[in-house]
Amino acid sequence: MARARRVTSIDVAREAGVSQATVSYVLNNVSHQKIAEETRQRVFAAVRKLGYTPSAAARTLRLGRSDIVLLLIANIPLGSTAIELIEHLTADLERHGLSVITRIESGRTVASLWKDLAPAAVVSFAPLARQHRADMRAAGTYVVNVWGDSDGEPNVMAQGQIRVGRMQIDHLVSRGHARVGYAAPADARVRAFFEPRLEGVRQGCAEHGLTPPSVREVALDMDAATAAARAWRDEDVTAVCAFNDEIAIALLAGLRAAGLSAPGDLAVIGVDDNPMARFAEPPLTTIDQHMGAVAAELADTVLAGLERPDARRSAPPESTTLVIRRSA
Amino acid sequence: MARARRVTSIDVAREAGVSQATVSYVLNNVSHQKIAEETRQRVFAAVRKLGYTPSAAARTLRLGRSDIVLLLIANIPLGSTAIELIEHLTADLERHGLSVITRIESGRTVASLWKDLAPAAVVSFAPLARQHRADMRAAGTYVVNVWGDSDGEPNVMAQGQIRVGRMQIDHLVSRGHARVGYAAPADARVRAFFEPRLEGVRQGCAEHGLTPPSVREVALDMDAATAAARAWRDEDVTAVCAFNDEIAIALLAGLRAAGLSAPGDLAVIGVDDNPMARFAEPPLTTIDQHMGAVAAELADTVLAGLERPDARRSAPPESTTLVIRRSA
DNA sequence: TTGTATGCGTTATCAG
DNA sequence: CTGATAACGCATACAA
Repeated sequence: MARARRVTSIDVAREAGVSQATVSYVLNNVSHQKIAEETRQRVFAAVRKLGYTPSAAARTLRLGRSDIVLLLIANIPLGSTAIELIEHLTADLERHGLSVITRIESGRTVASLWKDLAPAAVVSFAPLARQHRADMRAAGTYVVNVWGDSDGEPNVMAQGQIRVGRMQIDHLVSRGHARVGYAAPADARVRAFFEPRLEGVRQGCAEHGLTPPSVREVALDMDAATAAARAWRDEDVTAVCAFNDEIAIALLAGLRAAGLSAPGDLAVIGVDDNPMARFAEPPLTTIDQHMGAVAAELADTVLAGLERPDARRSAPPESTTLVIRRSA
Repeated sequence: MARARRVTSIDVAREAGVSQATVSYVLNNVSHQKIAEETRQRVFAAVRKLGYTPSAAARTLRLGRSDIVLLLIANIPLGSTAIELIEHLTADLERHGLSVITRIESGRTVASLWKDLAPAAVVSFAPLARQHRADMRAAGTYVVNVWGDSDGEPNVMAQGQIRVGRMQIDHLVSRGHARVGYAAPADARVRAFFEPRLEGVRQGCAEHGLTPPSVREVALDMDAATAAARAWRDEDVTAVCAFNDEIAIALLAGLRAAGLSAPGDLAVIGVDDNPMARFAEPPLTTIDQHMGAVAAELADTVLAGLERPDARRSAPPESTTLVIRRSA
């Protein structure tokens, strides 16, 4: 039993009683070709009737470019926040005929994957060698960098992350704190988010007339967390902005181990509203980012970069909320 | 300045002084064509010199099938464990010329993505409609189901997860517990792991002559966790196997809220060795799964399914460890 | 406004 | 081993 032959545009043409070229014109509504409305409808009807789906491989071969958006993600845990972002981004771009595909990266093999897929765009939440970026761009791929900005390349998400840091410090100041610390991640792979968040805290300190935050790296182990808690305490820091909820939770555990408590001895505020945040001792105050809005902004960047006419140009909606629990 | 033309197999043939067909034979080492070793080397040299990469689009168009393995993932948070699994699987299959690509799914658009990519195999950690599976298989895609098994389709990872449940109960029994509970996830999306783990606990109970576990769903909120803790306590359960560390941590918080403590009033054991586990109060005893081994097994399944000659057939190494802390 | 013809880069077949 | 040639399915310049 022969495997069912694929439905091609030729089949559609035959069914609609037009030429294959016409089918192509209609389906890609080519601007410099006027097609009679009645013909268009016949083509669409035939497409539906036969269940025609264009062959991506053939399109790619012909155009030298696929309709894929390659999402590169560093090999870090993806919390519900990150998953939500990816999900929204996927849905948003899908709506514009782009297929989002994700690659969890260690780093080396991206180049070959890129060549294989010939994606329309690459959105990178992972370090991407300058040379690779250059190659991709030279070949016409639109590259969006959401990693760091040390390499002379702006991080498109930096603004939002700066706002997150601002919200943390603003809340602490509103609670009367004047000397704050910043709990930085030990994992360099999250630099892309760490740097702008810290920058936001710094800006906030400057604006409120406070001395800059005392930055300490807090590794995810009990000893490190305890030591950090004591050190901040010793320099009269009364509140700490943590890079994220995991570090905040570690710090709370460190406080307990040091015989201190939050928010009395040291107030702690996180970022993400991790599902575990409410179970911390005490329950963790944190910043929640609404990924729908963040994703919409990112999707827009991509569409604009691909020069799609349908990129929105509206101001992004507010995308972060303060979740007050007990730790700050 | 014209965009650099692509290097094709014809270029390689010219460079190596052979015919294009020969290049194809060499590169795909076709069995029914004997090629002189010296010729082969010339071809490889030319490939390297010109930096030739076959066009995946053309290959796919011709063969009707790409070298891509599509990894479907449900839209649940991916902890470090899951990320590690994906990373290892990617690396393992890459070594065999297969490109792993991930799609975070809400569910509907898989079909079109599948048609677009024409993947060699689909590995699904997400629900996949029976009809879709059938379509894919009919078209020659090898489908691996790692989701549930309610649909008459075995879950290839079930055995390993059963072992995980066994380890939980074995540890509790070794600590003298005789009446145990099971903390089930409220999120149905993790059924694929939940069911076999619970099954493992049940088997263990049967084998040790205990009554089956008292199963309760524990949602990730304080009230639910507190209520569950009290309920188990009331039925003289002395220890609980939690589906994963998140639920275990929630339960520990619930115990505290109910004025109880672990392991005295109720011992708790989780699964995953989540980074937060050591910061729980008390630090959480849990089962750590070594994803390198799990991934290797999965990669093997895929290779065997694709009838690659290079699929290993060795027994998988031990892939789980008990991490004893204080909660059980 | 529609149809014809060509090429994108492979793989595969077949006669030498 | 080579050389020639036919698909694979689509988009597009050009002819009608």
